[in-house]
Amino acid sequence: MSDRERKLLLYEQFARMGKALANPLRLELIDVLAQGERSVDDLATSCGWKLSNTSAQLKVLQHAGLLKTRRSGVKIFYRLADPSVHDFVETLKALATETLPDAEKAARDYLGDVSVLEPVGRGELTELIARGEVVVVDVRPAEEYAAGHIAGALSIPHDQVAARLTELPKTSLIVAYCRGRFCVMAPEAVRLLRSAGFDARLLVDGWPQWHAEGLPIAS
Amino acid sequence: MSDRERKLLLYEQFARMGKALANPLRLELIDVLAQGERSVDDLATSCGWKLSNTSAQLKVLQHAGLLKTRRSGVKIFYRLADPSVHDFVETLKALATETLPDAEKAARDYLGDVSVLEPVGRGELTELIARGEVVVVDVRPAEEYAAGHIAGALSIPHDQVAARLTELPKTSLIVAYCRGRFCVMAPEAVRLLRSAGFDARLLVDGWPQWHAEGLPIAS
DNA sequence: ATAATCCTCCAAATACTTATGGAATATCGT
DNA sequence: ACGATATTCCATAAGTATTTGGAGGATTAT
Repeated sequence: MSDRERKLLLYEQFARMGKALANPLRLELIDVLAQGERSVDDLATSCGWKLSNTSAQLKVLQHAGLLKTRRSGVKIFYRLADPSVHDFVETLKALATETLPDAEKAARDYLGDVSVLEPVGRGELTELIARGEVVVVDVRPAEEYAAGHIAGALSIPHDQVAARLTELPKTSLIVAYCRGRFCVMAPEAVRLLRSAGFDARLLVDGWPQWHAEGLPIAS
Repeated sequence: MSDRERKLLLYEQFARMGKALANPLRLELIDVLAQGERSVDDLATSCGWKLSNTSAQLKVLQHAGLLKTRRSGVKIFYRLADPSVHDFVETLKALATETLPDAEKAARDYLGDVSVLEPVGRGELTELIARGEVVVVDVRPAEEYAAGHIAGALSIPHDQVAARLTELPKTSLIVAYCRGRFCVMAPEAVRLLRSAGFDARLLVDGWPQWHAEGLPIAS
């Protein structure tokens, strides 16, 4: 085999990794799996896609080395092969919003203006927690909270925030978090809380980054 | 428009970035452009692809926001929109070789065992240059050397190394570099020099990383 | 064994991507 | 304006990806 053929083979392998990331469902699956392992129909339901398609796309990601599986009885749980997979996809999303005006616009249309929600850094939140000056709210679905969350956080899934306002204090700062920078759950929750008269702010990024930095967690 | 539709639109934009990286020619073009700007048929010749296809793939990268162009007379020069594009593609290639056994094998088949070539770090090379204890050789094509190279490096394109051995000292250490971690030019040159009795080593990574770190350069 | 549950595989329809040669377009120097 | 050079656009053919419904496999509980 010639050098030129070997070079093409290598670049075809690199392109396989690009192909794995070239589909919206697959990127969404990675985002959900960054919250913790999930079974196939759980993922299909959570993302709103047909089971057979979800299974097929999970296989694509698995064959690209990005996911691993574990069988437990009749269910198969998929998880990220490594935390670096999530980091890489975050970089992809950040690069897309920086270089593609259409992506930047789609992010703005979906998330709204996040800067007015006064995002709190992870260091700042750690201090606020230490001083007992904050109530932290995890607005992700209950399964994701159960799989792991910020130590001391309260679970109020985003679709229940409006109905459970009485559980939250009007006198203290509330910080809400969700899946990450491109997740709409916490921004929506903060807006709702603010319009109901609470002092609410957003956590910068979400659970995966908090977890990756080795900050205090619970499950 | 519903939240769900907006979410899909956003993830479709993210997937566009993945699609841009889902083709071997496009990844190779990014590697070459990381060495400096190039015209279209220069790129087509250098990568060994048809002009019309090269032009089409450059357009795909441009529409993904990864490349910019500059017209100079009758020629159009493409360049990376930002150095972060190269960093990102390096991360993609590293992730592929770490997670995909086929990619790891393809890299080994193409590059051989690089660790026996005693790769020199950038800090170490800077010191060796300061002490005048090294001859640095740039084995990339002449155009890439002309567009920018490590300060003081000699240009000996990889296909001329065998014919120009007399220009190199047997008494001093020689360090060769090329396009980067997955480029075969410098490893091949170092092997050739070693088998001819020279004391040769490889530079870790290549020109783009040296340049990105703000180390001494010339052009 | 049998049924229930969960997941994967398969076939088929549709849509998209890649690569090619050749025609069209843009710029420059005369 | 004209020819030379460099690039893009277009039509087309072949290949690949996406999505679906339903059949087929594993595993568990009865």
